[in-house]
Amino acid sequence: MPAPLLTKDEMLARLMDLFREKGFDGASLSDISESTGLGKSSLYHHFPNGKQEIALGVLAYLGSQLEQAVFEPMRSSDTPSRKLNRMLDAIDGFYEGGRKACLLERLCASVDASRFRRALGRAFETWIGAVETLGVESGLPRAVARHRGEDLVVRIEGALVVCAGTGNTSVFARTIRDLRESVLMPARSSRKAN
Amino acid sequence: MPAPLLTKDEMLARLMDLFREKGFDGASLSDISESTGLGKSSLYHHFPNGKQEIALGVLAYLGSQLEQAVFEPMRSSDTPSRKLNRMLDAIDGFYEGGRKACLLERLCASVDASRFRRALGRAFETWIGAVETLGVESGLPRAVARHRGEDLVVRIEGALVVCAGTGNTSVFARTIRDLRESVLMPARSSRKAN
DNA sequence: GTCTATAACGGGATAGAC
DNA sequence: GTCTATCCCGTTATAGAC
Repeated sequence: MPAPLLTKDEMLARLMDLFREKGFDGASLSDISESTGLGKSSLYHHFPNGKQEIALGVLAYLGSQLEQAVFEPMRSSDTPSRKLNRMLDAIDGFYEGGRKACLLERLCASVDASRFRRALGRAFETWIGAVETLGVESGLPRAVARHRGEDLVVRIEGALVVCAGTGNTSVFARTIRDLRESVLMPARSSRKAN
Repeated sequence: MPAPLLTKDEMLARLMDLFREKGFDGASLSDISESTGLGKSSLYHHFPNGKQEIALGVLAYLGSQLEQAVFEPMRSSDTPSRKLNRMLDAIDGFYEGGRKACLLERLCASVDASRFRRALGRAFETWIGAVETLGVESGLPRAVARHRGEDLVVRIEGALVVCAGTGNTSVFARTIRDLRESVLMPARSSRKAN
């Protein structure tokens, strides 16, 4: 077995870039072939179920990357506030300040996202759950922490959409800045918990 | 000129539904033909530049619909707070509580959104601007009002993405509820204006 | 204005040699 | 495991009759 030109992880990294840039439907097998340097038949050797399996592989790769770059650091003994800032730094870097799209969002928007629904649901849930845990650690009631997690993901995804639509990345930058202050802010005591 | 089966507006309304459901790439000319009841050649009679022109037509139609359903009411003499609530009611209805997608977002995610960039930028700007005006009316500094407008759009778009990805519309409902309270909230006096 | 028919192309996927 | 060659299908778009 001679050393392949690209390791599996290198392949998946390139494919993730491709899908983030062009989306699932927009990335043709020819694009995939070109970006990996593999012929179409070789692709079907690695991914017998074709394009869909490739996307699922990329999604799993994203999961493993996030695990080590984002979720694992969340389990350190650092303060919640510092960990939140580290997560937001990682997010800012991953999306390059709003210039690169979210793989999850691109797959949500594919022709039939139903094929990815299960994996997408799990990915969003993991992300939201990580923030929720952080909130609970910092003393928020679980229900409030949960909402803060949903809100963080909502605002990141929304900022990416707006930046893509307007070409103005300042919205993303400001959203990140706001989140640094608002996510772990103490819950309001008055009114219904929120 | 006998009465056509569908008026232009009825056609565009159906096409908007189609694009919102399937996206630009996912909606084939066959889909378009079926949803309008027109043969492909007839479509090219109405839209000589094909699918792209159809999408631009739908985008313009969306603009006119929003103008009368959302932006025009914003110019009434009602209180800003009531007008905000009316806008959010309209948004909630338009997206059916998070179950239907945003046309703008679907077009942003199309294979090359560059063809729609100009129209999309204008659409987002109009929406943000309407909220900004509302904020100024209610006494917020313009810069803050601007940010509130961006934030409203960001959170709506993000909530739609998360709902589509998780199948859980409660996130959308809660986002709407939060926005009712937060968009026109007085600016914090301490720190840099925000 | 709308139709039927078809062109021209690119898509995903496969066969089989090496 | 990778390649070349090919298949089949759906796509956008057009031609020309009515």
